Amino acid sequence: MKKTCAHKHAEKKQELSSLTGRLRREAHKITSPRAAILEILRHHAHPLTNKEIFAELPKGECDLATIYRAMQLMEELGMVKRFDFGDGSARFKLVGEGDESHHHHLICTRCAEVVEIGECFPEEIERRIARANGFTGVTHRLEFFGLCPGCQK
Amino acid sequence: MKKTCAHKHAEKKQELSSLTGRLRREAHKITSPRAAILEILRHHAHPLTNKEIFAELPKGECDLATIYRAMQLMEELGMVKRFDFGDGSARFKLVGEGDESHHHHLICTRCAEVVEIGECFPEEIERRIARANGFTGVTHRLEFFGLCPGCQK
DNA sequence: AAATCAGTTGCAAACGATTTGCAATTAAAT
DNA sequence: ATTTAATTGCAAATCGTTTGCAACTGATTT
Repeated sequence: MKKTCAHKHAEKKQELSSLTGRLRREAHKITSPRAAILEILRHHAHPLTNKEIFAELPKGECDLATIYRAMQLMEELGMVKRFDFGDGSARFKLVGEGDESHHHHLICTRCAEVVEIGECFPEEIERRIARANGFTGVTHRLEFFGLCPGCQK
Repeated sequence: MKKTCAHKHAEKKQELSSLTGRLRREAHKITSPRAAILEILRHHAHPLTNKEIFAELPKGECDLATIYRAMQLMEELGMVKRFDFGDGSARFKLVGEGDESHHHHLICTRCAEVVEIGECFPEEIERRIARANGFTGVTHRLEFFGLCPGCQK
């Protein structure tokens, strides 16, 4: 199931200190559960579900509910980005300090492998659509689904 | 909340007979709950949640579970298309007999108004992405979100 | 029109993801 | 070391959706 797709990413793992700093900055505590969660997120390039995070955490390190609360908080602080692959559970990925990169994913419908798609097309079209319909603050959600090389029989 | 956005649709409401025919064709019964559900879908151009359908149904006409089952069946038969606007509940819309049109939506994040976007861009790009990553049977999900004219304060 | 049978339904219980109330803990400031 | 607001674990509660099952009903047959 789990597969590490070859990425040309610069793999710039964020310093833990930079992460905890962001929490501290907002008058939030750096608790052991949070540190553990950040440690896991730091080591994954692709979005993880709360359950997956929970599974990687040492035995009784932290409650599932705590993870849900942590992800919610960190999402508000802009530390993680939430993804919806349409399979019923949210996934989260760390967001770099200045890294506001907007990109999409190619997800294998069988093994759930995730490939990041660098580009983001709609950009210009999005503006046109917004204007044409009088909408403001328009954003979009775009994900691709298919069978990865390994899952094709 | 509910808003009827001016559409230039040809409003080709499908004949009930054509719909029930599709069910019958597959050895399925035209029950009163199903007829009622189809009647409601026939009158809505935009995807509805099962709860919304349930709400429009006369008092005790049909159980919520029955609607879930009906939508699941009709989705398999290709009679309805399922949409995921990311708000936690699925939405369904009737699909015309030959109508395989693939399109997207612009959804107001405040009042949930839905505007259909005729075009579908990624088409070509999708092929490129699939090839570039060795994926097959690639499809995509694209929805736009923003504030509709009426909800902008 | 009555009999027949597979497809359906209502209802309640089951589910999986996510949230929340609350008393007990704990990180961080004093 | 003290104080206090933030946080946690745990269990119960929500929500959308699914499912088991006995009773029911179209559609077909006789």
